[in-house]
Parts: sequence; structure tokens; C-alpha cells
Amino acid sequence: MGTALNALKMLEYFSSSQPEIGLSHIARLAGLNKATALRHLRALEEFGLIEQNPQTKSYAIGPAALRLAALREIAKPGLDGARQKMQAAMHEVGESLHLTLLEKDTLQTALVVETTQHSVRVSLDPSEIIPVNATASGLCMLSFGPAFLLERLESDTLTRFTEATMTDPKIIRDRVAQIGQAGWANSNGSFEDGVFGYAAPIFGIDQIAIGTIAIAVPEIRATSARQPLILTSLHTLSKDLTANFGGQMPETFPTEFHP
Amino acid sequence: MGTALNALKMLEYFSSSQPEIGLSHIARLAGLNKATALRHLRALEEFGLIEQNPQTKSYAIGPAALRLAALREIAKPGLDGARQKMQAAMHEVGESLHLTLLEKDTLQTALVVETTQHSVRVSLDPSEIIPVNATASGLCMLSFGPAFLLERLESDTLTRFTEATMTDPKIIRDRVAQIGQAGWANSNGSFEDGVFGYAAPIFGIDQIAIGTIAIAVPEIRATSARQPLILTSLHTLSKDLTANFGGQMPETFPTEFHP
DNA sequence: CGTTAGTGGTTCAACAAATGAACCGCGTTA
DNA sequence: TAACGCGGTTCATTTGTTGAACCACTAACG
Repeated sequence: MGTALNALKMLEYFSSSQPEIGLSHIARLAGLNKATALRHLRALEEFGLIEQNPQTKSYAIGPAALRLAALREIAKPGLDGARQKMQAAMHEVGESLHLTLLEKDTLQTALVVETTQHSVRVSLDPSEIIPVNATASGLCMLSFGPAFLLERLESDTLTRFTEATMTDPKIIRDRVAQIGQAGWANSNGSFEDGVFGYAAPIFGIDQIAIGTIAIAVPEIRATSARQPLILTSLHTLSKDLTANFGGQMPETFPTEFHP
Repeated sequence: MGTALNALKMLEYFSSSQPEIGLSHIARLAGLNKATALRHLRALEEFGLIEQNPQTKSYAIGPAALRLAALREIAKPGLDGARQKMQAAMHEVGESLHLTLLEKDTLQTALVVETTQHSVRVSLDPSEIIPVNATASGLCMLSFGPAFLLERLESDTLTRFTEATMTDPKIIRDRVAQIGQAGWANSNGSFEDGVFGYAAPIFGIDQIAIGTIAIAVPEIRATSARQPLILTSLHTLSKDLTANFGGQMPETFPTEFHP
């Protein structure tokens, strides 16, 4: 229902691992007839949301995306300030950062700042929806975000990504309680093997988390010696970004993070 | 022709001066029936390209714009590096910068970095299409960009924005020749009264301009004392951004800009 | 206090516009 | 040479889109 929506849904198939897709391929991915796929692509192209590589004939996200993002920044300011703070922190700790925000009822990546200091680094796809049970950001959001996230834990089917993924709601609730005390969450390869994540909440005006800030570290560099630096950076980010988005930290929130 | 396109075209009506629009209003703007407007808005909302303010019930660009922009950055890298260089320059000269790129056959704003140092500053709407005859960027593009821009000058109707706007193709060609020598263009209130613009080209691999970098200064601060600083910044930006996008400067291009 | 004009949103018959199987021409591969 | 995949086109079928009229509500106004 909704041709426009069907057309837009084709955009979902572009990702960092697949930034360019050919006609037949995307038609297969979206389960559409080639003719309709082409029509949709043409419409999106006319608007500029995708563009066609004249050589390879394959399609990629177009320049209109940038225009819209700039408009979004006007409607909902704050992201640009957040990017600057994240970039500063990135230089300090030398690792990639992810800002995730709760949109409607899913946790989505809003900003990614990748480290330029290491060739081995964590790359997150900006179009991915963050699973609450498998990531540091997700667990953090369960602890400090709106209650309905925790409530629907049982009714949702929790996907298992790696050996370390938690799928038992009871165990998750225990972790969430711990995180509520500590103020920060971590995930040791529970979303992707070899990736350690550290996350802290960003609060809204009502002292309920509106999103999270996370630092993603490859296992090789996730030594206990580096933890203090990561945790202090995370804490200042949590504070600064909460202020940046016009939120307020709860009084009960820890003034520093301990391992 | 194309429902999806009609739906997308509703996004065009959002701007910096009007970041939130109500149903009836946008239906009137787009010349659509309220019912169809609502259907389109709902489709865009489901995808996340717009979102509805629960209080005011009016609509604004949504978070999906950011996701798409991030994907765009993956497909066509460079913008992020450009932003950093522009931000550095912004701190140096204390004025707003605009990066424009030639998309298909129109000149569009790709990045805006606004100064934080002055309350009186130039704000450009990121969704605007840049007129070639009235802006420094446009003139610059005519001088260093693909030939078809100059060729179609006569056939296009050139809009007059202010008293100072040039609309005579012959006069414009003279200016374009001058700019070709100097390496940089300026526009003194020819697009908007009280706004002085300085622009320099960004070259592609074939030594033809793919876009421009411009510094916009309010008339009050556009003193001859500040010109040298602006021009040197402009020249380094022109060089750095050309390198950033993998382009090459022509050997004949001036090594510095003179007033 | 009733009137008017505005808002956001819904309904449903009439119809235009999206759909998809089959097709073409082309370049690769076997 | 034949088979396969690619991007793209055609056209009868039908599905989803359209818009006038409608409802409920709010704000301004005499």
C-alpha cells in the first residue's frame, strides 16, 4: 500500500558494503519486477535521491540526500554540534564513535565518526537498526530510556548474532539493572565478533535517555590499560551531548565511570 | 506522472525559513488535494523522511535524511573531508562558507558552514539552486566549468534579483573572461542586497571545475582591509578542496589571488 | 453566544496510473 | 554457437490513487 513508500523502500538496500547496485540486482532484493524497479529508480533519480553511474549503469544514493540532511539540521538542530564533540573525542581516544538516537520506537544510528588513526577500526553501517539485546547502546537504552523498551523485551524475538549474544530476557534484565548502577554499558563481541563496545546515555529534558553515545574498539586494542581513557571520554561525552541536545542528567547518575 | 515523484516533491517546500509546515499549508503549496497530500506525507513519514510534531501536528524533515546522507558519503566520499577544511577556514576568516557542486546541469549547495563568531552573518538555504548570473559561485562556474553552461547563457532567461544583478549575456561574458584571468569571482549584492560573495573553483580530474567554494560576507565587514585574508583563504581552499575531491588544478591557474 | 473560517483528518466512487510477463539488443561466458 | 545475464522497453490488465464532500475541533470575532 503506497507506491511512494515502495519506491522509497528501495533505498533501504543501499549500505556501506553495497553502495552501488544494478537494476536487476535491486529488483531481486526488493522483490519487484524489473520494470517497476526501474520506474521507481527513475523517480528517485529525478528527485536526486539516487544517481546512476554512467559507466557501470548501477545506482547509488544521490546528492539530494545531503540537501535533505542540511534541512533536517535546521528543523532539529544539534547534530552538527554533536559531530564536533565526537570528532574531538575521536582524536583523544583514537577510536570510532557512534551516536544513536531513539526514533519512534527503534534505535537508529544518527552519526558515525570513524577514527583516522588506525587502519583496523570498527565500521558501522549507518542504515542499520540497533538491536537492544546485542549492543552496548541497546543495553544502555534499556537502562535509561523509556520503559516501553524493557516491557516489550519478552514479546520481541531477540536475534542471536554471535556466541556472546544475550537472548534470555531474564539475564538481560539483570544486566540492565547493573548498567543502571554503573552508568555505562559494554558489549564484548555480542553483536559482532572482535568488536568491543562502550556506551553511555544521552538524556532528554525529562531525564529519560533519548539516545546513546558509543565507542567501538577492536578486540586487539580493548586492553584494560586503555579502559580508563575510554570511560572518562565516554562520561564527558554523555554529559556534553546531553547538554548539547538540551537535556538534563538525573541527579542519581554517577559522576564518573568505574570499570 | 509518477506518484512517488509527486510525494518526494513535497519535500521541496521545506526550507530554512519554513522548516515546519502544516497539512493544509503544504497541500496548498504543492497544489494537491489535502487527502493526497496526507497520503504522501504518511508514506514519507513511514520511511522517516519527514516526521510529525505531535504537539503542533505540523511536519518537518525526518531522521532518514541523515541516514541517507551518511550513505551518500560512503558512495561519494569527500564531503566529510571538505567540511573539516571549510570549518578550519571559517575559524580563520570568521565568515560563512558555501560549497556548491555541479549536479547534472544545475549548481547546487552541497555544504554550508556558518560562522559562529558574528551574529550578523550570511545564511544560505541549502535547498536553493544557485543562479549562474547573480552569484560569485555561478560566475566562477561559468569561467572554469564545462562549456555548456556558457553556451546556454543566451537561451536561458536570467532572473534579476537586485539592482546589481547582471542579466545581459554580453556583459556577463566580459566578466567571465576577467574571472578566468584572476582565478576568483566576486558578487557585490547581485544576488541579495548587503551580501558580498567571493568564490573560487574546485577542479575535477580533467581540470574543469566540478564546483566552487565561496565565502559570503555581510557588506558591513566587506572592507578592503579584510580582502587579503579572504583571498588567501579562498586560494588555499580552492587548492585543498581540488585535491580533496581528487582533481587537478590547471597549470595556468594563478598561484595567488589579487584584489 | 452563535457565526465564520481555519485547522487536521476521513470516506468512497470514479478513474488514471502502476504493474508485470514477455520482449529486445547487447556483452560475457562456455 | 548457444546460453545466460545484463539494462531497458512495451502494453493489456488491474490496482492503487485521486478529489469532492464530509466530520470534529479550535480560534477569532461581533
